Amino acid sequence: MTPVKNIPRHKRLYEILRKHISDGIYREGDLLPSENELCQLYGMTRPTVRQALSTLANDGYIRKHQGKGSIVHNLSREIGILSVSGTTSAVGDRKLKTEIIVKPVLIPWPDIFMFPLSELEKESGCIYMERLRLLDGVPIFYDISYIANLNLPRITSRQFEDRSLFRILREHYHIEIKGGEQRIKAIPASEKISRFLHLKKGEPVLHLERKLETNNPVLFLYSSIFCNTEKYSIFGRF
Amino acid sequence: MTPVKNIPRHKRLYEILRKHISDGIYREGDLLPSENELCQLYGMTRPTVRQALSTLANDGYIRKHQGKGSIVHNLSREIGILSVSGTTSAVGDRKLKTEIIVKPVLIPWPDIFMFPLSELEKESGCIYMERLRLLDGVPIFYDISYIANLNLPRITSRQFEDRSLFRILREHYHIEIKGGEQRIKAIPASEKISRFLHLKKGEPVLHLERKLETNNPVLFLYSSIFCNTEKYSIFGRF
DNA sequence: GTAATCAACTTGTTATTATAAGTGAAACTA
DNA sequence: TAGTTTCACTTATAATAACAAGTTGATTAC
Repeated sequence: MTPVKNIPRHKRLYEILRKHISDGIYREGDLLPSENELCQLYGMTRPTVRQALSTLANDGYIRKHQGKGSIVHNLSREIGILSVSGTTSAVGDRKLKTEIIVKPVLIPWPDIFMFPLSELEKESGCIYMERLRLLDGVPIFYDISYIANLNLPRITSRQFEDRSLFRILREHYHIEIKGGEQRIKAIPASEKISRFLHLKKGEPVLHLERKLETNNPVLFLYSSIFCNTEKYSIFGRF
Repeated sequence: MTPVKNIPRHKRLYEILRKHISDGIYREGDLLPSENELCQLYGMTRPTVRQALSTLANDGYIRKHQGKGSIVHNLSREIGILSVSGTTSAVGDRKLKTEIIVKPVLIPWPDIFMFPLSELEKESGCIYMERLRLLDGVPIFYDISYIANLNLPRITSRQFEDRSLFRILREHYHIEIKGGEQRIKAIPASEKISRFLHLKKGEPVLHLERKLETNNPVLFLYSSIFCNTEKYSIFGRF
C-alpha cells in the first residue's frame, strides 16, 4: 500500500505552507510568494495553488488582499481549540500536557445526553474517558469524551498519555475530523470541576459541548469541556 | 449609482441558496440539487457553482459528500454570533431586539484597551456605544462597541434602534466585515453587567472580546460582549 | 434469495485560458 | 513640488475540459 502520494496536491501545498508558517519561516506580516510564484515553485497550476491558499485563509493562517498578496496572520497562539479545522488540529500541542483521569472504558450512554444520538450509536455503547489538560503545569481543560464503539478495536487499551486522541484516531483507525458544532456557556464550577481546575466552587467556568464529525459519516466524537479561563482565553477566528 | 450587478455570480448563488435554506425551501437533511443541476438552473458553470457551495459548506449551511451530494445542515438556530462570515451576518436578527444604552459618542480611547491600537486609530479617537440585545424580551447580550473615527461622518447621529450596526456600516459607508478574531472567557458578572443581564452579581457570564476586520484595511471594529448564557448557548461551527 | 457486478450518478481534483479589478510605485504633467 | 496618470504586478472571477473517486441502486450470476 502506498498511502503517501494519494494526498491531493492542494492539500500537500496547504500542509507545506502551514508548516512554514508554524515554524516561523514565514512570519507574521510577511507577504507570501504570489500565486504565480507558488505555481512555479511547486509545479502546480493556479487553481490548485488558489485552493491551498483559500484553505489557509479559511483557517486563519493568512489573509488575502486583492492586488497585494497573501499576508501571514499567525497571531493566534492562545488556546486554539476553537478551530480544529483542517487535517491537523490547530492546537499548540507543545506545552499542553495531558493527564488521564478516567482511562477509556466501554459504558452505556448516559440517559440524558447533550446531543441526540442515532440508534446505531445507542446500540453500540460508548467509549468514555476523562482527561485533564495542563498548560505549563496549570490545569486548563477538563475534558470528558464520548465516542460510539464502532469499529474501534482495542481502543480502550491504547496509550493516550502523550498523543492526542485525534492523532490516535487518525493513525490507527484512519479517522479524520471533518468539522463539527459546539455550544458555549459560562457556568459555575461544580465541586468536581473546581477541584480539578484549582478553582473555588461556583467560580465561572467556560463550558463547551462539542460534536465532531468524522470521515466516517456515522461516527461522531462528543466532548464536554470545562475550561479555566482565569489566566488564558479561548481564542477563535472567523 | 448601480451597486446591484457588480456582485459576483458565485456570491449571488450563495445568497440565493442561503436564503432558500433559511426560509425552509430546502430543509434540514434535504439533498441540494446536484452541481450540474445548479449549473443549468442558474446558468453558471461548475467552478462557479462549486465556489458558492464551498462557501455555504464553510459557513455550515450544507455538508458535502463525495458521490452523494450536498446535504442541508441548518440546525444552527441558537445564537450564532460566533460566525459573522460572508456578506451578511448569520445572526437570526428577527427576534433579536436592540436597545441603545449609550448613544454613539466620540471619546478618546481608553488608556488600557483590549487590543493593541495603531497610531492612526489612537489619533482619530473612538466612537463608543453601548447596546443591550434582547431575545424574546430577555436580555442576552450587553454589547460595548468601539470604532475608530475614520471617515465615518455623521455616524454619531444615526438611528441605531432597529438596524444592526453592520448594516448601517455597509449601507452608508460601504464597510464590509471581512473576518476577525475573538477571545472568550467566563467571568463573574460585575455590578453593572448583572443589572443589565438580570443576573446576580458574581454569577458566570460569557465575555467575548472581538476585533473585526473590514474591507478598509486600517479600520477595525472592536467590541466587548457580555452574554447571559443561562438559557441560551452560544453556538458555533467549524 | 443472495451476493457480486456494473452503470449512472454524485462530488473531487487538476489543468488551461481569459478577463476584471485592486494596489503601489514609478513616471509624467501642471 | 504636488498632483495625476500609467504600468506592472497582484488577486478575483469565470468558462471549459477531462478524469478520479465515492455512492447508490439496478441488474446479473450464482
